Amino acid sequence: MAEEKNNISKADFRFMNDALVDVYDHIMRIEEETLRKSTFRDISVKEIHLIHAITLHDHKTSTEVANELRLTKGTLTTNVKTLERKGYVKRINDEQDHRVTRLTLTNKGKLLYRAHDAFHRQIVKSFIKGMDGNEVKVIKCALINLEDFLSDITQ
Amino acid sequence: MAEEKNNISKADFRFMNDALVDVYDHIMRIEEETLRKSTFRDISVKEIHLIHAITLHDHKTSTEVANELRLTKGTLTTNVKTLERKGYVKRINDEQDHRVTRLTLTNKGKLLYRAHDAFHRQIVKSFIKGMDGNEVKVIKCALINLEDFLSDITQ
DNA sequence: TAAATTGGTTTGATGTTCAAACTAAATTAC
DNA sequence: GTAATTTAGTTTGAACATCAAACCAATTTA
Repeated sequence: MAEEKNNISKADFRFMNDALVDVYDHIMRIEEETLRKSTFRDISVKEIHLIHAITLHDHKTSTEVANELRLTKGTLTTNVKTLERKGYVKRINDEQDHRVTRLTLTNKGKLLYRAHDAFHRQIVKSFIKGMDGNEVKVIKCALINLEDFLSDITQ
Repeated sequence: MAEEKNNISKADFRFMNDALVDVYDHIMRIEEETLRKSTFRDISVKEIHLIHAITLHDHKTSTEVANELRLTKGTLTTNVKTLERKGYVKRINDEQDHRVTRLTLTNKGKLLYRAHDAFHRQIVKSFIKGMDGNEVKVIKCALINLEDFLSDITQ
């Protein structure tokens, strides 16, 4: 009640901090378990994040994807190689520039992408469950605050 | 405006999903960089999470901490060993039960714990920056929603 | 007191990552 | 227009985190 703006009670801090931390761990764990029990049991969470980065339609280059995921090019090469072996990803040789290889998902890869996306949609839906437009706005605002804060640190 | 309860627009989904994902990556990255530039440059993000789990005061057993972090006992043993070598953690032999070792932070470890906690406090503060008590309640509600949803999945 | 359980460590293997050396293609400079 | 430089991606060798399984020692149960 007597909460001051920009000043947060110890209890609120504890709650929000723990929630933010726990939620993330929890999501990762569920992603892992869900994958294990699905048709895609040969895929790890790290691998699905690579599949997500490759996306459905834009044929990004290896370097682009590596930068996005903040992996070295060497690491990306090996990761792509195993996903190619498992049948989720295809390399395409760029016609213009023969040095670059572009990455794309196979049908199996696209299927997995969509399943993963659906799971995330559920998460977001549950996040704002029962809220009206105004309340959703508050959540969005909080996320923008946080993104701004984080960007400021790194500038 | 014409937002229906429990139904989320494609744009809102995109925004929230990306924000949730990006925010987490970003926090990890900043934690890593901050550590690199600090007095604690010999500590990784994973190590700080172990230090956080050991906490300031309760002398948890190795098994307790392992379960909390969902690591095997073997993994915990090796992780604790390096943190002990680096001077952040101490083992204590339990007087009652001579099989158990309890974990505690050295002064250096406590210092790091507090620095890390302060960083998290900043994050939470920025998250609810400029919001009144009511708006904070909305955020808390969203986090509870999410936690419930995730718990339901695993039951 | 013998057998089973529990807490923790050690060991050997696997997976992820990196930095650095490398190859091939494209661009720039002379 | 060739030589030097840069760029895109791969390969290689090492480091680290993790796990499962075997193990040891202390405690509990039968």
